[in-house]
Amino acid sequence: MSNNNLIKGSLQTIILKLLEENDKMYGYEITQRVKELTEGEIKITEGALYPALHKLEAEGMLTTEIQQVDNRVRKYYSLTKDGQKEVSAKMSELQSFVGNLQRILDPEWKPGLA
Amino acid sequence: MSNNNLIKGSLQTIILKLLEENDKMYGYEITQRVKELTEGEIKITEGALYPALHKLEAEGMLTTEIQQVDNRVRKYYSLTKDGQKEVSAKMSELQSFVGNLQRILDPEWKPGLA
DNA sequence: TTATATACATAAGAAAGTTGGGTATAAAAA
DNA sequence: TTTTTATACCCAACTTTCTTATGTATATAA
Repeated sequence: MSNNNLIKGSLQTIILKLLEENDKMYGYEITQRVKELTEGEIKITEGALYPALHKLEAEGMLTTEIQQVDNRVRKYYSLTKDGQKEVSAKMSELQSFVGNLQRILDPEWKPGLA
Repeated sequence: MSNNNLIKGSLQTIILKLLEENDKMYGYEITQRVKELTEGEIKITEGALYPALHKLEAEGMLTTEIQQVDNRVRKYYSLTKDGQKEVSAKMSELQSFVGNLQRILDPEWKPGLA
């Protein structure tokens, strides 16, 4: 990520969630998707992404499949069954954390009221 | 923080924001306030808190003042002028980060719609 | 008398990033 | 034609920030 010392810990969730929505993605594609969705505000660095992908694969959350496209190698990742379960877990963890953050930082804040 | 490896870097923002609202707080008080506000869901560990306070002080964001209360020492922290500026900076950083997270994780999400 | 609460602090280690490097192909710009 | 940019993968050194464990000290509750 760039310009953000925040995020540590949410990268895994981002990867898993994108793969839940897209079924199959390769590393470079993930960086571009995130850049797109955030209008360039979050840039996932390769030094963060690839180790995270390898770790998730080692933990059995992802499987890989290599494809040749235009003489270039692409490594596609998809969710395993464990990975599918993990998406929900990580998502609710993150959502409850963000909710708690709001309660700390914005005393006016109530869930569901913008 | 406990049970939450999420969003490293938000502890500083939490400290600064609480001090903006309360003018003057001591370490233990901060841990209790956060526990209160999140109904026990976020527990700031002392191993995280005290180094963070010392760092913010070293950076000139906070000043300290020691008080004796019931034979116990309390170290009160307050914002410096630089600290006051930093609160706004950190808050908008964090808010924009959370917004970007929503854009990635919840494609339906629009700002201001719950 | 022992555990819990209050109140500070440090230190070893883990986790997860950044930064900077490397390899390789293809297309666009200088 | 050479260099830069884009695509596509990877690793290693380092830094930051947290967890876990420990230590000191007083006061209160079990």
